[in-house]
Amino acid sequence: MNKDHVSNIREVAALAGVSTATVSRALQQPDKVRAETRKKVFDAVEKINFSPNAHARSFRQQSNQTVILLVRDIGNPFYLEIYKGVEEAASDAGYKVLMGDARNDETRVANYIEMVRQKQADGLILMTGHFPEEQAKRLDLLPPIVLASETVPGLDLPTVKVDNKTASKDAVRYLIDAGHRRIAHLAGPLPENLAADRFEGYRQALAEAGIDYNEDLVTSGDYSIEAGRHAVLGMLSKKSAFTAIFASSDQMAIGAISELRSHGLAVPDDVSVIGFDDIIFANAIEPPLTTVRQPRREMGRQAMALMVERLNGQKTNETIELKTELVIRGSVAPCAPGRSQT
Amino acid sequence: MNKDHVSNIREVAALAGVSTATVSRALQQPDKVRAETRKKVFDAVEKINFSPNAHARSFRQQSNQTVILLVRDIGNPFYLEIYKGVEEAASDAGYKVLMGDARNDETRVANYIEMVRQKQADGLILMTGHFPEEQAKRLDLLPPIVLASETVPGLDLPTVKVDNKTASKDAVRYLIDAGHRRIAHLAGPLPENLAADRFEGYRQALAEAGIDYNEDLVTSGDYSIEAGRHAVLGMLSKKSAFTAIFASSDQMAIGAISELRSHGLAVPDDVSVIGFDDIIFANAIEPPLTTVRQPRREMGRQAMALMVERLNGQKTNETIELKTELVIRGSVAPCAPGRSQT
DNA sequence: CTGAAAGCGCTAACAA
DNA sequence: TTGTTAGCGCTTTCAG
Repeated sequence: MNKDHVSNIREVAALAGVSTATVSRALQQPDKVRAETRKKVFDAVEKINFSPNAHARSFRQQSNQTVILLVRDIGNPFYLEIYKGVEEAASDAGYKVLMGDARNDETRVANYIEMVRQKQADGLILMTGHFPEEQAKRLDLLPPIVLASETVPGLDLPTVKVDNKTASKDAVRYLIDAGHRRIAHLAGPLPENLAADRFEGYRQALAEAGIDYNEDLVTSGDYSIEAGRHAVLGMLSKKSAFTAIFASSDQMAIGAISELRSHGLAVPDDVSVIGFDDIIFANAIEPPLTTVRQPRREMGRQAMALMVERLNGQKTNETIELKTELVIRGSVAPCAPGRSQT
Repeated sequence: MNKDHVSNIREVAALAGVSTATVSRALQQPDKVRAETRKKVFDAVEKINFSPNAHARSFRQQSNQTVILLVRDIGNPFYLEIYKGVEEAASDAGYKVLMGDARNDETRVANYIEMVRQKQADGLILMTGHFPEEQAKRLDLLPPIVLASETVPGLDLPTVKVDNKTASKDAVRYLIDAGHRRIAHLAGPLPENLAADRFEGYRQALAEAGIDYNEDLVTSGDYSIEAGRHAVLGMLSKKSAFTAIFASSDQMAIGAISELRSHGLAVPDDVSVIGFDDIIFANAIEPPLTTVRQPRREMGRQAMALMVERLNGQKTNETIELKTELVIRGSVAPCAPGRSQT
């Protein structure tokens, strides 16, 4: 046997003394073949170490049973649990999952869309806040797309998300109830929908409590640790006074805490902090982070479930809204009335 | 135009008044076609919104320009930077990267190998400590495989790694130099090579300092935060005395610190801790973690570089060894001689 | 239950 | 420079 030689279905057929059609059937729908014949085929397969060529298969079926999970930034552990959920549901439905990294870069998103357009994958689960406008116009030419966590203006697609505005409002109200009035917000990349919703929740909570909105206390960032650091540094150097921070990602919260600390400010004694997501590190740091938990595994599972519906030809444009939960840990302390330190 | 209709190369050819071969050429090697012809083709492509069918293409070429990065546990942020490095190099070489999660599960590894065997991907970058024995015997039937970070006994393949034994020895010696004698080790999943090398470094450092090895101070885990917690809990409940911990992953170190803290033990005042990897959180927690930095981005890039060589038919079995660096931060404190607390 | 044969869309010889 | 043509390996009718 030639070293570079790869066996194909014809060799199996020849060896088993049957037709290629029978080999194919024996492999794909074993019950459609007589037991005896099946055995002959399996023996031949075994003997020459045959495994069907996936390219040919995909080509023939015009499907490779693969779905792409495109995330904003693969460096954010937030997505890992999502991936696991997607992968579980996908695996159950006979699909594989490929994870792509948009790196906060619109042209990279466009590249992935193009991949999907060329049918490199059967579907796309999108977790970026972007979608190239040009391609958005011809959605009908694209394979199924499902949105998870994020939404895109003007893109009417099946979606799994949480009620960001309410979650955010509840978190800020918790801070207010603890006596805080000067509450900073580390927002996501405005004006994206996701960031805007959380920002809106923040503003509403303030408004309802009769607290004036102060734009110096809001910084937009890309959800990374670095963005959290940078936001705090900015506020500190502008001497903006605040006693609490509501961050729209745990990573930003963690970056913020780290930066505060390096300026001699303690959490929660000097500044209280609330994050968003409840990534695994949130509960492992000091102080354990009070944060808005998103049901990420479930979000992934549901997104893939919607995808499977789409893949099976159903055309619902359902939006599933999952519950969040404010997880109280140790990063928020009461604020004495009248206190005002940076 | 039918809604479900997908255009193909023949329609483009017809519209442009050329042959399908010319269309293919115009798209793949534009300079092999006269400018005028090219324009006709592009116009036609534009008009019917044609994009070549990737399945057909892969089938014809028996390649889909995709490489799988199979990791032990996608939940560990360690792999994210690796992915980025791989992705960069892959992108330069015209490849895409798919990330798979072995979930510490050998049968899942086997499934991925089977995918690769069926040529779902052109190559596999393996970051698990496992390789199914059966499939290891027929390596010649598999597409190119490159090992990164981890090695597998009996698998002689191109590899990118660090010198784990030395790195580990240096870290432990740093602890010894700080006065520690009762040093615990949170090992990886023994007896895997990676875990064993780091364990061996730990033992050697102890031996050279004349410190007796105490097996109660060694716990094997899967590199996760949970494993770190669990290891500390185990030692504490067995009343094993130790003043320092050398963990073989930052996640385990972070889990350990968290668990220590919940038992009223402070880091580094009561227990010093060193991690391994230098994930992004290592520098964001309190205290900032002293750890062995692995050049992860570079590791990913080099792994993909080796992969490209393989893909291009070169058959080197090179092992590249990258440098680590002990990053001194705040999680190690001197240990007074004679002190002995848990 | 099995075989013959067509053909998925594209690319690469080869010929012109 | 362009066209003709022959498949790549598999699945799936359709006959038998």
